[in-house]
Amino acid sequence: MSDNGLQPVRVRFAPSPTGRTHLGSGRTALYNYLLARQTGGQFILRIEDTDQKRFVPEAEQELVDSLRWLGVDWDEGPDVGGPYAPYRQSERKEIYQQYAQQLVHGGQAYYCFCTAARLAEVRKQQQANKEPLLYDGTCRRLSTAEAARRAEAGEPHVVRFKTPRDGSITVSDLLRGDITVENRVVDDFILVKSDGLALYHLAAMVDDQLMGITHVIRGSEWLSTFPLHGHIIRAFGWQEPVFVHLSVFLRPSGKGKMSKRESSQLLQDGVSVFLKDLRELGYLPEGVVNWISLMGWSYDDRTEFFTLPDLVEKFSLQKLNPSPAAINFTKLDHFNGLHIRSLPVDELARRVRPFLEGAGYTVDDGTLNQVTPLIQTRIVTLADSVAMAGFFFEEHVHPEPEQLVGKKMTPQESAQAARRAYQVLDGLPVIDHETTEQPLRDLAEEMGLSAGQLFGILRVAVTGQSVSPPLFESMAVIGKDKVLERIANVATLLSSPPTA
RNA sequence: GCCCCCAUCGUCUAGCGGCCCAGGACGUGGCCCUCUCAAGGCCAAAACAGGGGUUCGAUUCCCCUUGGGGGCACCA
Repeated sequence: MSDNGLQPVRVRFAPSPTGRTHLGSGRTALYNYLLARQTGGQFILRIEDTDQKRFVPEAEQELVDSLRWLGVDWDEGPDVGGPYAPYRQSERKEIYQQYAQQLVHGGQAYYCFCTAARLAEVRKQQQANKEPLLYDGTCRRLSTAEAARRAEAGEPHVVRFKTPRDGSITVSDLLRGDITVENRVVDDFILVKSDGLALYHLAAMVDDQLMGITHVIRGSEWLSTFPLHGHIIRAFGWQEPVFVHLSVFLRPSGKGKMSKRESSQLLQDGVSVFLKDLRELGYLPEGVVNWISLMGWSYDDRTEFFTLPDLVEKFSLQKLNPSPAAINFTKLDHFNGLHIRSLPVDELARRVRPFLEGAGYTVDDGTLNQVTPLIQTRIVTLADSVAMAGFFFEEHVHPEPEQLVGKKMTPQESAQAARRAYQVLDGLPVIDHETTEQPLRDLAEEMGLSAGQLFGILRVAVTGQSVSPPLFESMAVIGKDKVLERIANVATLLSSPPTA
């Protein structure tokens, strides 16, 4: 197979705007994008909005925003136009009708006048008899003349594909090889609904053909209707694109697919399968891209850190894995941390800023630039910066008195330690790591305390929290005046013990 | 009920007949470093679903069973 690149491909991502943009969509779009960029081909975004009943107005915007956020952009699409416009299927109704007519005239499709009620009845019967649930072929037996007359008379009808009764069809998936299915289990599927709009099966095949798509990379939920698609393409006598069906994502336990309900409940645990949520949770697009790229694809037996440009270079259809993959959010945290640490400090500062501001802090550049390197190895998401470093932007901190008590120390001893530390620091011209650490270590030793005991008290006093960036660097950022003020406060806080 | 797909550590995976008493990563446990928390370094435990074949030789090829997933809509 020479699909790995040399020939420029034309690929597409064709979602339906019926809901939120999911990880699976992100991955499908990503792989398509990677192949297009790698080969110097084109990536097309096509909106499959042929079902007005399930249409969600905001869905397309969320999709576009989410994909762009990931760094995936397209050469042709509803918002950017292109030579094969329109790229919204609802605007291509006539095109599909024309092709449906072609099949009807060629005897490869027929009008069906059966009502939904009758079809439901037939299905019920089949279910009871434990038969395959297929259309019973009533209208297939109509003469073309009669069918035409009834349609002419305005009788509501759909267009069905006339699947061959005998034999079988073999379609080929790049990852799975040939898939052969008996024609008798392939339904006379509806191509055009009674409202005149095409169904996915016809619309997608027509558009892929018209838009010159060379590789169809889509979710494996299409595998079961793949034979039908093969029939449609062959009925038209078209050249078949290469088909690649991606594995599905399973819930973290690996048992089954995630339900809608589970998906929305995830957010309570600080994770989500929706791209937009991940962004708001403080995940980096780099982290998410790296993570999803490796769900169903691999490069070799050791490399796992990839940026988008890396992936453009290294992605390969041949290394795709057809088995289902469980979503592993702890691995997302790992990749996100990796990418946070690999970001230049100023870039990280730029990205952290909105999260700090979103938490209500007024963020000045000077402080932010000093703080960012201190938290870079300590945060997993950008949102973690709030808990880790919010106090830097606070005028006053409010430590819990009991936290100010050093390990294995009494409140009185702790207050005394703070008083002594105050004296030491007050005598220093500047407070930074170099000038501060040794004098305080000496103080600890003099008082018979471990460095950890003394530093722990000071950490809580100065930062207001027991987990913080390194003490001396933090004090340097906060500045001598505020540091002294906060340490002076220790005695006050400890002299009025909390009601025990 | 019918059709299709999938099957290596808990999870993501490498492996395309001998290099594998199976390699990497996440997570987990331990140690080191250390002012907290991280980051970083080192070490450890942890898998070829089961049964038949094919072969001198199967994780790798074939079949069956089992398990998992998808579909059987005037949804995509």
